[in-house]
Amino acid sequence: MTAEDDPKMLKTTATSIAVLEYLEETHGARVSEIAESMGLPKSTIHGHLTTLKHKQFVIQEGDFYSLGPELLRLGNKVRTRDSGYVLARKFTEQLFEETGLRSIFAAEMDGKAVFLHTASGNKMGWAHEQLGNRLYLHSTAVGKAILAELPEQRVDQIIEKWGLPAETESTITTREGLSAELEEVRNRGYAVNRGENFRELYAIGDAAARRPGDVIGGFSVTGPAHAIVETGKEEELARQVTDIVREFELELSLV
Amino acid sequence: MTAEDDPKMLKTTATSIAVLEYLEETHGARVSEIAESMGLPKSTIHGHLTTLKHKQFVIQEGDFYSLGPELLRLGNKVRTRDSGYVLARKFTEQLFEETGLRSIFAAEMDGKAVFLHTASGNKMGWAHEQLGNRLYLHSTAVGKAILAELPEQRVDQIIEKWGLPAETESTITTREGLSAELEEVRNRGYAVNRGENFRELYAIGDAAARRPGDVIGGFSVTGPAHAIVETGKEEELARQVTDIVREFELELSLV
DNA sequence: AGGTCTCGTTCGGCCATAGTGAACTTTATA
DNA sequence: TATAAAGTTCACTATGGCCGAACGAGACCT
Repeated sequence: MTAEDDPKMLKTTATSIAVLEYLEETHGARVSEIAESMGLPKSTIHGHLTTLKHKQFVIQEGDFYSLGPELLRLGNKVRTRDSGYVLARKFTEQLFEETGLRSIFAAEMDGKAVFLHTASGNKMGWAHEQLGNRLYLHSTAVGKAILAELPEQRVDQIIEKWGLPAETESTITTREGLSAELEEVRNRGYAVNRGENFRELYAIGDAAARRPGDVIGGFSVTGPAHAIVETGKEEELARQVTDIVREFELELSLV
Repeated sequence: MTAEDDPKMLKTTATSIAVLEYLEETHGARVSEIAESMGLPKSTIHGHLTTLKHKQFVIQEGDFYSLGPELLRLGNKVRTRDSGYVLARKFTEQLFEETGLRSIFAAEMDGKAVFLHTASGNKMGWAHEQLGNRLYLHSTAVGKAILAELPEQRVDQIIEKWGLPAETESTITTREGLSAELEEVRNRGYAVNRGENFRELYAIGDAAARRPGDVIGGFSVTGPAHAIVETGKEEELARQVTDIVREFELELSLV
């Protein structure tokens, strides 16, 4: 989408990936369409698709191409790398069953929160669609919970890398504001996101560590503002979230 | 692994993918190790990693590289492409809860069965690890169930592409044998795998269609031989599987 | 501290090869 | 059957990926 002309990038690989990303956006496409959209000759695109098809990164049905199963296989390894990630699945579902709110488990990767598990009532759609998406740490409940357990130095690195961009008018955008918030999270024992990411969407999150200081990710529940801040609701939800984290950490220590 | 020197393949992209596949096998690695294993200079590998890192196909922690979240995001789109795939998740879990046996939902892609959902009692591991894996259609319960609903012509194409390799001594390896088996599947209403894929592993599967003739995938339950063939057990399990498929198809028609 | 080893990263030249446009084939449409 | 539109193949050329060597950063040892 945005023009990428960083130095030191392998153009061929970058183009192949751009093709994959195009197929993702469009839910599959044909050669000519891709070629036109990307401003490249059909023959070039054809070459990329042939290569990607060989590796099952794309599959071909007639003359229609879409993302292939090898991407699913590799992508899934990301969720399997840490045994804790795998274990987190059932706790995410349990959290949803108890609260009735959209529940997620996210891990910190490269300074962002990556959704590894989601559970929600919606039969269709969005829960699955978020997997692999990256959100900022400073504007989400899980993110702030994770940051609160990271050494200051690490927090600085992350801020230097990603900044503190405002996503709504409630987003924390200053280092001092964030420090104060993280201190509050530590005192309170859990993190709250009050529409800092999406307007009117509130969330409660807590981080989980393999052993003290070794954070592997965090859980959170998300809902419309009124569902979270209703009298007494926040404390009850917070207890449910932190209880799940405790149970998770206990079982994790036994693995 | 096996030497790939097909023509018409973009070497750069192929190498980048080989790096990804190496990182998958080793659960992450460092530059020198990859370079040595692949017989390429460090600088070359470095270039590939830099590019892949940029696109978040890999992430870097210190000087350790592993698969990145963008792979998870793209891979997940494979499970989201068809609304039926998404819907299948909860039925897969329901099937497991009812039978207590490992349950899967697989879709046919490019002549193979791709695991899109799995549910099993094991807290750890394997259920997740199979996602995205491809199995032959002729040696699995879901696969045979799917083949049984495909036009003969299509079956021929698939056999021509992948053959009928023997995976155990029970695998069906002839076109005539397969035709007879598929006919039996159609009469019986479900497919059975009697150690044709892994010795001593039996499975019962049934295919699901969006509308008659338009197969989108299939469900199956798998277990050790004795758990499936025990007196009367096969019929009971088969009923549970086919009931799930009916419910799934009903709900699918409403989407 | 100083020295050595290892590993990651940068750099410039060379030539393999990705990109290109045109020609060719196939499939769909009228 | 003719026409068009799409996919695929092909050979040429200049680009840019590959390589080896040099550089820099840590870790370890004495």
